[in-house]
Amino acid sequence: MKSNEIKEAALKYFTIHGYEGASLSLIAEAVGMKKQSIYAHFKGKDDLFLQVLRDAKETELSSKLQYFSKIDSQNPEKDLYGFLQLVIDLFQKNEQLKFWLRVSFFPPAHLAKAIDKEVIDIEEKVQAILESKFQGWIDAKAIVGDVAKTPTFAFLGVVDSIMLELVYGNDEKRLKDKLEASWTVFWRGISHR
Amino acid sequence: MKSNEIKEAALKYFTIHGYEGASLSLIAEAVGMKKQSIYAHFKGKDDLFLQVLRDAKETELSSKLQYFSKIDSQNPEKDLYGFLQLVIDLFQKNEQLKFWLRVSFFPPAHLAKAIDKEVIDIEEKVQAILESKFQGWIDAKAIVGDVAKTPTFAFLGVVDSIMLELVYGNDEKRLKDKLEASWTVFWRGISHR
DNA sequence: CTCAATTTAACGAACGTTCGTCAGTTATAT
DNA sequence: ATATAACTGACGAACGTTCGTTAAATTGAG
Repeated sequence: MKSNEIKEAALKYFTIHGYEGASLSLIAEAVGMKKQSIYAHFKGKDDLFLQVLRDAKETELSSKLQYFSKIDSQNPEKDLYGFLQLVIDLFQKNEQLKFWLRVSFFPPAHLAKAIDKEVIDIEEKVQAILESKFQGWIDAKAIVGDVAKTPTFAFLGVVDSIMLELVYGNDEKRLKDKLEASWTVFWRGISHR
Repeated sequence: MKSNEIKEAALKYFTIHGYEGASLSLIAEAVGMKKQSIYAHFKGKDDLFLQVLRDAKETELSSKLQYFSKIDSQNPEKDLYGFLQLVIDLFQKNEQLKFWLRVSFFPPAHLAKAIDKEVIDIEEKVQAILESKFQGWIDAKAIVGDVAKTPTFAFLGVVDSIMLELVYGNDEKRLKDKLEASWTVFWRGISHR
């Protein structure tokens, strides 16, 4: 399907140059066609962008949900660190998470409303499932007793900081150092002893 | 000075719409002139952008350096939490930090090299001073013994996550919750007990 | 199985607009 | 009178989009 090739190229340009900086002519060129031909597959630039957005959302959401459904272990240390690894993997395996990060924080103004809806949707779901996991670990006394929201938000903060480091990109060593540091302090902050 | 008015308006548009999405005509209109008149003050769009960038860099750097020079206390809990408050204040008081965050992580491609240089410069300085502070606290046994890099990177992660929450913006309550959660866990993670 | 009818996907050409930039001119103020 | 800062006008280039056309692929009835 040619539509997927277009979306793939569009994802790349939107990620690197943003909505306004990405031109249909360059996207078309990347898949070997003229910009007018894009209109045989999409109603316009907005339509293309929103379809790319929804694909990226679905990929991210399903990846995370799948991870949480797979683990039912009583080992928060392994599960949480594994989640951080998952985020890193997702980020490096495809462009979609980077695209998602960019547009969720710096959306094109005229689509901000529509984007925000998707962002809030995915955010609430991940937060809810994470919070219930933490509640379970608290009840099992696997981590320190507290409101479940506290470790949840703190962990989401660690995820965010790792993603920022991934966006920043170039330095593999620095990423590893930051991950290790954030994880060490975070885990010490929620575990017993 | 009219140049400052132009830079002020440009900062706004660059922050909201990015480099490519910001137009000189709208910037000029915001200060009550035609876009061609901007060329009496700046050599072009790139020049305007880079001057805004350097202003933002200087504001951020001097604010942070000033904070660190003011505190010589032996109380890391107060000093570090105060730094987070400083970041929040900076973010809400002027647009420059938001602009800085946007362009440092999603720079216009043709200026990426120049931007990166400034970003790395500021980053190294803040990291260096922070690391020496942590080293002092470790030596004074005010926080748990470790390589100074670990709490430094972890703290920088907290700062990043708070800044992301600020960018995301709308929800004041959520910001407070996230700050409290990240700080609680972080402090527990580096303090004795 | 055939062949005409329809749909699909690409095209070139052009639309109106906006972009950043440059040149020349006028107004303001020292 | 000189310099600074605003203006008008215009430039080529690029933008997203629409149009009409063509060639290939798909469909459906005899």
